[in-house]
Amino acid sequence: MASVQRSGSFIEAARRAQIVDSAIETIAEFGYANASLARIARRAGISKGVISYHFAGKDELMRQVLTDGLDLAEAQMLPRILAGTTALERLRGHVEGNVAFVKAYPRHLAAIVEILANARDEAGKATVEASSFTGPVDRVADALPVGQEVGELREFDPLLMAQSLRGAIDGMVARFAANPDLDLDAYGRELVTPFELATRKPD
Amino acid sequence: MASVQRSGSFIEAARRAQIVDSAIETIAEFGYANASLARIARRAGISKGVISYHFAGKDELMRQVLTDGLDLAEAQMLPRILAGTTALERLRGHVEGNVAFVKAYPRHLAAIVEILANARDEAGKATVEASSFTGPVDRVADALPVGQEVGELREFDPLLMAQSLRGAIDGMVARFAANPDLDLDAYGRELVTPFELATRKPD
DNA sequence: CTGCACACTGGCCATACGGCCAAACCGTAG
DNA sequence: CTACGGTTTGGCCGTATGGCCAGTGTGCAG
Repeated sequence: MASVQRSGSFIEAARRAQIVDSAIETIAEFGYANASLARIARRAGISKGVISYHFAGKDELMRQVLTDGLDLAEAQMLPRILAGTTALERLRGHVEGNVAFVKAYPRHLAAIVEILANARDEAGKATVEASSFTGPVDRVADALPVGQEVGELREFDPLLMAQSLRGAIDGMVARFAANPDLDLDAYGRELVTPFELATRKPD
Repeated sequence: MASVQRSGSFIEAARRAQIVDSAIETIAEFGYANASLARIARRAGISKGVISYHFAGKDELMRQVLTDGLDLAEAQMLPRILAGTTALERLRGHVEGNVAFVKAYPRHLAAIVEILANARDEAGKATVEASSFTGPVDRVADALPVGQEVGELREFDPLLMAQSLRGAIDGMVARFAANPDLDLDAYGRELVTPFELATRKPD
């Protein structure tokens, strides 16, 4: 173990990252169905076999793209959510975190959406709840009851409310993917308002 | 022109309908990517060539599936929207119409979502706003300003509000596609409330 | 220098796809 | 009965995909 070719580390990690990046770009631009290994390899300027060498198969590559993207989204969202002290502030942080992620990593987002929409098991049935990550939903769903107990929020079904919010956010996300000129900040503001009005306890 | 084989009508229409139905079932069950002409034909109990005979190609078949599904959705939604007289009633009718369609034709819906999500031009870019039909969005967006002028609704951006509502509905739809046990009526009720609270003018 | 393990290339393979067609089928018209 | 047009079959074609492998390069260890 000396300087350059050190297997389990430098080259391996760098190549994998490069391939994942190329996959993200390719999926975002041409869609999941048109993102073949050949196209991904060509964009990366490498041979097709390199992908087979560093990844067990296309499945593992896609799984890596997905987890990388979700980690990135989590990193954008969590701080903004936890920054809030009240339930309403956290709800707003949740939306703003999504907006921030979409603005910062639009192609990562597009790749995530594409993969989730096309993720299926051998039989053919969808494996993941399309375009919604259960993590964020649960986090909002957990925050809402607290606000209700404190008396900050009115009574409603927290899970359904959280799913509705995620649905509205996913809608924004899908719309942005199809129309990059969308004013995300305005959209996010317009999106938060109804849920604030809907969840807060009227004075 | 006598009894049985009358070309431009009976067999032609019946076969096309049968093939479209088989395509809907196949897409709903296995996803767009796995819905090959061979699989669609096999499910319909016919030869692959029959599809080529009655449709110009896979594109035309998919377009037919899409328009059929959207027409069906329109038929479920329009009456419920127009039944309302106030903007809030129409907003509620819009959601209830969606719920009714999802409950009545879940597989049609799944096929619509799959096709829209995978619809791309030759270059590879998405052609339709993913999982949202501009028609319904426009209809809500048109109804909202009226309610604002009458003084029924408070001031907000009608288009963004309409898109947020559609996003929330699409979220419900996507969630139902992945989890058929979802209580759609409860979800719809929970979904309408925030937008009612958010749009109505506080007394 | 030699051996070796890692990294990579280029191409081959089996498979599946959409499109297409020659031939067969079949009810009706003449 | 024969001719005919609409309909269907089964199979063939070119293409693209994911996976795979024999061979090659390269830098370090011994």
